Amino acid sequence: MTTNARIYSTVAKIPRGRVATYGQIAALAGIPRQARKVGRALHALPVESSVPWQRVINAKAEVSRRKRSEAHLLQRQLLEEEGIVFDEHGRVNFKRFRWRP
DNA sequence: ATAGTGACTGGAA
DNA sequence: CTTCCAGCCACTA
Repeated sequence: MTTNARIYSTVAKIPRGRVATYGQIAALAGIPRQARKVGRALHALPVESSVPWQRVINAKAEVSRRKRSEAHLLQRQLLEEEGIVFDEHGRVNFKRFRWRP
């Protein structure tokens, strides 16, 4: 089992309508303090993948902005479509939407 | 091989 | 609230 495979299977467990952070996924996947690796793994995901990559956001409870793409806009749209609410600062209320395995 | 960078984070200042 | 930094490491030029 590769590290990325574990990351993907962990992300796949996030239920619809809930979110998790990069650091949280890293810890659950057995690679604490390697949040960046989670970001890279998701970035490398093929578009047709069934992994719910949109449910992973940063520790500030906001959708991370990309340097060379507008994918974060799609991410936010997908999350809103499954019921996630963003406040006026573009943040999610962890009390209500954070996934607690 | 070296240096800069980035879907990151928790703690310190 | 903001900035800085160490930890972390694959990828790119």
